[in-house]
Amino acid sequence: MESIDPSAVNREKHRKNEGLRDLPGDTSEVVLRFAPNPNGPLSIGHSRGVVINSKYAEDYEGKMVLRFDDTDTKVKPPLIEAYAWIEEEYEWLSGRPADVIVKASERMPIYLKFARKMIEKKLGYVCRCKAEDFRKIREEKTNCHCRDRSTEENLHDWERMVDGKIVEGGAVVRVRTDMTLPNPALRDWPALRIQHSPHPLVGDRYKVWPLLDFQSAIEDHEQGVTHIIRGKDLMDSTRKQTILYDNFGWTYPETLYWGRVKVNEFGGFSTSSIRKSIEEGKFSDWKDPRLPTIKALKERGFEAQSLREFWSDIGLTQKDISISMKTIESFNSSIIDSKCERRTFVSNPVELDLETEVKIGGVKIPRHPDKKILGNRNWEIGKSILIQSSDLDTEHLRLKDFANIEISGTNFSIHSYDRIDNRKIIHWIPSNLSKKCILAIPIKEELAETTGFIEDFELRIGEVYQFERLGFARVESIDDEQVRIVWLHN
RNA sequence: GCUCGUGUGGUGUAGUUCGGUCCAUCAUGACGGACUCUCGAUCCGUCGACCCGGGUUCAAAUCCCGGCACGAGCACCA
Repeated sequence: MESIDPSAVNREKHRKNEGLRDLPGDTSEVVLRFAPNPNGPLSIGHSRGVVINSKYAEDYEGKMVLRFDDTDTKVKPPLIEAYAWIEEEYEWLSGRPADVIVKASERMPIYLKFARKMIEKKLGYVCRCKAEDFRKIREEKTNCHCRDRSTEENLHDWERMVDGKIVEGGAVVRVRTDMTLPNPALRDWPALRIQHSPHPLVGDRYKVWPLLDFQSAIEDHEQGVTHIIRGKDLMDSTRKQTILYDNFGWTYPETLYWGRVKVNEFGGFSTSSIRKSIEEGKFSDWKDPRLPTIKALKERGFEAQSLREFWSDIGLTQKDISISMKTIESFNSSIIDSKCERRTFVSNPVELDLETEVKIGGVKIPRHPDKKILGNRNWEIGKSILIQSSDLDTEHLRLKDFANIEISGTNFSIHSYDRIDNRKIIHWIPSNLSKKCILAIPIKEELAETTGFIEDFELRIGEVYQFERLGFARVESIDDEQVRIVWLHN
């Protein structure tokens, strides 16, 4: 300790801080949560929430709650399969399952109990105003007449709401705040509303459902959540919920925010809009490589680790950001490069015949150029080969890992095996080792297809290969006729 | 309109709490080079930023005031 280099201390400020910044407040027993709406599987945007929260939980040896916010049966109704999908995707992204998994729809008795308590204590009231009428009242900072009714009248209406005797839109429970509050969002905000449509998990048992701000607030308290990390669009939620916590005498968790994220390559996708597009047949399913879903990224060959590194690198800032898949791809490349065997794909092929009668044996080409994967691909060369027509701009070429050749017309002859000059090196495949192949490239909402031939050497479905001079792609299917591969990235 | 938040290279990000050590960090990108029998990997180099205007100070990305820009909330969605 005595020999600290002063210049190193001075330079401390210059170095970029690694990892996430410290969590505020008491961090002795951290409980965090990730709370998606199960109206579809997770998308790339959700992965930030999973990664950041689970990383904090790991750093502080805390707990993670995976909570399904499924209290809307109408506008964004739950998708029954999504619960299991999200559990899997959560585990894939964070590398471990959540410590606690809770579905809001299973916890309805708790929410309804607190709602009743709130009315009994005059902390909330049943409001029979129409939504548009209340909007005006909120703007004018006046009180609606529902506000002053007796507790008995309120409880009576509450029972009728719960029993399904009031139609949807006929009443709402509000948290009593102060109608003169400067922030209009906080003025007597709605906590529960009536929805008569059945819930896929609990059926039509409940007629009154809590809204996010109420449900989330109660559940965070029930679970002992210490830190909430949410989008900054939910800043007013924090303020609303703090009022509720004060009313109940609870202490609100520490709250951190992130800004909006836009992924350049994907337009304005929302879970609901994707769901609609799939139903319309615009996409095959949630795994369609053109979609920004975790399922699609996984299917295409992205590693969870690349998302973890990417989001950790971005960290937690309130800035609205535009990110590019290129950055995620570069993280992914560096992770998978050493794990992927090389193969050859020749697009727009031209077949060349060997002129001379030379007897050629097999050629051994490494599975990985840096020997990260040992072994060779053994090629038996027949009398013809395939090269890319775009490489045919000169007669003097070198077939990579094999020989210098001279081309005339559709014939070629071997000039030398050793590399004796600097002629262009191209990739190629012997015709007898080639198989028809379709390369599908997701570009925005299109799926461009290139036809060519693939090196038919120990190909495995689901495996990602690096195609020489091209980039990474994953084998989607293989049959007697052809192979289909899906483009990943450079 | 009201309320809240954010402004550092093309894109992200560090530094802003407690002004100097910042002619501003790192990654990604673009460009160039070396090496390699891939347009991959590796290595080297170059490019490029503190929203604007005042103020305080010996000294401001950092503090103060005033603008401007962008985003979000004000849903019986989450």
